[in-house]
Amino acid sequence: MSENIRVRFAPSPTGYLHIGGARTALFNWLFARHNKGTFVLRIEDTDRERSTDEYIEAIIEGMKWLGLDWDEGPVRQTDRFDVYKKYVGKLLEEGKAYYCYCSPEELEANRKEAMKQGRSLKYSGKCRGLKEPVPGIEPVVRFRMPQQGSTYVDDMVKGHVVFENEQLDDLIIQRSDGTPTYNLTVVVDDVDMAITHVVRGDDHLNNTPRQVQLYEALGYETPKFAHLPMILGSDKARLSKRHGATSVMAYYEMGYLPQALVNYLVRLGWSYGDQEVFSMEELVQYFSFENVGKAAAVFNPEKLLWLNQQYIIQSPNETLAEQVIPFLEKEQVIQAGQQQDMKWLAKAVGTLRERSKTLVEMAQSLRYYIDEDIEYEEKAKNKFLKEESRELLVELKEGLESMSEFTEQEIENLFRSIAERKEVKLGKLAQPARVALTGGTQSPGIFEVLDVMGREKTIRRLERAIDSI
RNA sequence: GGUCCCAUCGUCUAGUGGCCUAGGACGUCGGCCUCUCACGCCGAAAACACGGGUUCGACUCCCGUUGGGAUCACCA
Repeated sequence: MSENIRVRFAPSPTGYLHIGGARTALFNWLFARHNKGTFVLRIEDTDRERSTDEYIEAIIEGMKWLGLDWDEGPVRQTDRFDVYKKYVGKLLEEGKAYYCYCSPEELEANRKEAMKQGRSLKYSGKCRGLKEPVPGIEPVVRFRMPQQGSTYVDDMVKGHVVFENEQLDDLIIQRSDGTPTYNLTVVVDDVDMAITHVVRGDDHLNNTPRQVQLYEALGYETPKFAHLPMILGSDKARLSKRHGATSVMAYYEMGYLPQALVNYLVRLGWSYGDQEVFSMEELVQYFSFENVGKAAAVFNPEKLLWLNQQYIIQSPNETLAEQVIPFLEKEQVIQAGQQQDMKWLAKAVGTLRERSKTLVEMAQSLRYYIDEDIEYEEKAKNKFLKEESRELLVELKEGLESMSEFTEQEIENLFRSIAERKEVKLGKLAQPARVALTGGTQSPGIFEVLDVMGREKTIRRLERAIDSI
């Protein structure tokens, strides 16, 4: 690969960081890191009506959470209006751009008419040859698009794409209020920032020939392009809110690990043989546009959930304990800011790791270890906390009281010896105990549960269960 | 409608002319393990959109059809 690769992620702050944008950012980041290049964050906020500082913050927050760090920026386009002005002036001077006095209403009417007649919706070129300004109207500036020949786009994922120039219309590069538009700013900035590879969604593919013409008019070499296929919802329409959560941070709130989301996103469109689970290091090492597919991909929440569980299973207990705390606070299992016994929490988390698909689930399960009082599930209570289990629970309680060492192994020995003595299967004792301790019929292994819960709390709960029978 | 892109199991994908009796993963179904639930393990069903070429030979190359998507703003 060539030296000094420079890429950018250029979101428009008109919304939070969503799944599609995150994947674009991720592919840029991976390409930069793989090639030891530079990753620039640029905020495309020329639409002052819809851009907000809150969204800029939200995008940054999302990228940080995913672990996508950038080397330069964030650069805001609104800080660079004088630069764009200069380039527009240059194009105007060289006759490569011209003033257009057509009103938005007029243009809209033309488009409607063209649509009705089934023609292309291209601008008529009415003001192309105008020599004198039209008084009383603040004009826009249009780029004089070549009308002969073809424009070639050599794309790293789509291959060679050809556009006939006669299909391209004279796009507006400066609004009547003097602000520049996207197609101009994107080219100027990519030139100014020495971007070598433009990696973005393939919804931009149709804009690319126009931008290529702009590069040429400005006298610059075009960068390489990589247009990534879209992410679709289950109905194959472009992914949107009605398909469920699309905000990256919504996945944080639902208890997903950032690495799991990254891993899932990268596999939408990219593959490395049959491998499904990747570390960040592997991703950086293996990433290449050669393995990026051309077809749009459907977002599949079930597979993401599975991956999240895989990452939870692989995570060290101590890390998970740290990560689950905000969720314990949110579920009001613990109080915010309260000091925690992290060693104990890590142990508790260890018993839940293999049965939690998200941190939210984990926090909810942790409740029965932490709360002083538990609620019995109605069905569980009726089935297991009844007369025939009473004596077993009493025996268990007494056994625990007289146990010298309260260890998982000793607990197991006690359970088994009671079951044997009473000539019942282990489950006859374990299930009532489980309900007594956790309130439900599903939990980690009963010996671990006792071990984590500790002798005092265990005995208190057994007493309460016995009394309730 | 014009232009552009795309097309392998329900979904994500492997496959770059013979290795394909089309592989893996999620999900689904069945089984094993077992104190419950999970995890794990074993197994099953499940796809090359269609039609023409090219070739000794096409999932792979070409053309067309069909289907899907994107785009056509003084948004980005």
